[in-house]
Amino acid sequence: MGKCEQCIIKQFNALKSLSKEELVRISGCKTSMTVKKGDVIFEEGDSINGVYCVKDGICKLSKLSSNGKDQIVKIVVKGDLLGQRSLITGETANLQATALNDMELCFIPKNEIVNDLLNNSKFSFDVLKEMAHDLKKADDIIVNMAQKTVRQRLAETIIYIHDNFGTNPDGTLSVLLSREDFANIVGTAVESAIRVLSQFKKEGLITTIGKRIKINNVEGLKRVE
Amino acid sequence: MGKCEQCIIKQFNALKSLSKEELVRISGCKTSMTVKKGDVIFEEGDSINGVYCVKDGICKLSKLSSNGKDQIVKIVVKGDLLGQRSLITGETANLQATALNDMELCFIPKNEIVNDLLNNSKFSFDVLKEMAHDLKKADDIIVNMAQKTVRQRLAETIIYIHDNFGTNPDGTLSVLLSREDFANIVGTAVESAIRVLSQFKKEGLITTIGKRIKINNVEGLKRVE
DNA sequence: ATAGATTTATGATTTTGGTCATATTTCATT
DNA sequence: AATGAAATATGACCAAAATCATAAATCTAT
Repeated sequence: MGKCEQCIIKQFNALKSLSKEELVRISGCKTSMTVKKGDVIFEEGDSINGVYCVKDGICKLSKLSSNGKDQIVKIVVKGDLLGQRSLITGETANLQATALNDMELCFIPKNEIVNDLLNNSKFSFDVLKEMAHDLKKADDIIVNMAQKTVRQRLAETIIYIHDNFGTNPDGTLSVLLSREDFANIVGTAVESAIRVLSQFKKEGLITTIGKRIKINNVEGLKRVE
Repeated sequence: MGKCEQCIIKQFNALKSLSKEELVRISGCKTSMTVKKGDVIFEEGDSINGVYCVKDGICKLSKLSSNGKDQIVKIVVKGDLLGQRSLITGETANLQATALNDMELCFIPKNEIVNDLLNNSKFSFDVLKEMAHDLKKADDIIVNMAQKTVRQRLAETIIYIHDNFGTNPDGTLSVLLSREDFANIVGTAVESAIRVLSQFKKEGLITTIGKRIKINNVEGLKRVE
């Protein structure tokens, strides 16, 4: 099992603000785990009792709506933490976390980290910053959901994934999402998402290679009305 | 000018975690101000350089969308803080704050409070909790925006305002919003919001007295499909 | 009190997107 | 390689909501 203080992943999240001693202590009580594509890491209502540090892989955070659809709220990737919000409020999970591909996670129990939050103000300020950033993003998504068309939201989603998670050597988006996932990010029906993607293809904005998507014309996508 | 350490308002927000000494210091550098209904307290892109503590009145936090509509993201009332998010990330405001009625505010400069965030971990943990709560609410709004109808969202908005901000003696919602404000919370056209309200009236779920709204049948509103 | 402006209200029409049906393609498993 | 299941794709139709037009009510300022 790897050591937190040597783990490169810690650089990408608030754990970087912990001292070497704190990291050594956490290292001693963390548990590493792997989850397979499609596995649910936690679901709404679960008491998580800790945070997960994503060492590898990608997962989606979603919430089941009363109409039976699963709205995706955030994509979490290597380097991110998972479950901080519940840790802080002490509430059960508000969202479900589902692996989008095979993942490697470290689980840090609540007790270990809550003390650091209360005693290491640099750490808690850093968590605060991440939370503030998430809140800004969430506000922006609300505005988009409320005011933009499915076409615009889908175009923006493709660009977002491209810009934040990168591409494979062939130029396709490195995060492979099903059409249903796209629909659940955008908040639309699967058929509508597919239809809009077909439209984008016809307009030369994207190419699809199987279910993979490649952007041909970023500027065009940004201009989608 | 009132003293922070004696201000009843501090009980309702994270300022309650500050020591008497910290509050006395802040008291010495805060500025009280009043803003009139309709006044913009800050707009998107402004450097706020501090936080506002709402002593009286109500304001909306909104963001202008590219389609020209102003999406309301949150209603802020007496006791809440305003501008914490920007304070923490050091970014300019992501949202515009507009007074919905005459307000009394205290402005606390950034310098004063950032030190407390870094040194008083109880305070920063408390701010963290509020932010985590806001984030949960924002996630829930995303799901509602994406998956529910205008009818459902408007019904929920009326219930939300009723439950959180209370009613006048005559039973009408104490927060008086224009039909346009309702439309901008729900994320719909003004005409659609008005139409749905008329529908609710016909169904006996609400009564309107001028622009004021009174709930007649909470259970019915909750059951709106 | 009155004119003008703003807000609320309602109807007609169009657009967007959802639902249902049905192919077609892709993928996993034997 | 063959088969069945799941995902992708497309058409037809329907429902929800946007837009445009216009009227009625309410508010504001002289």
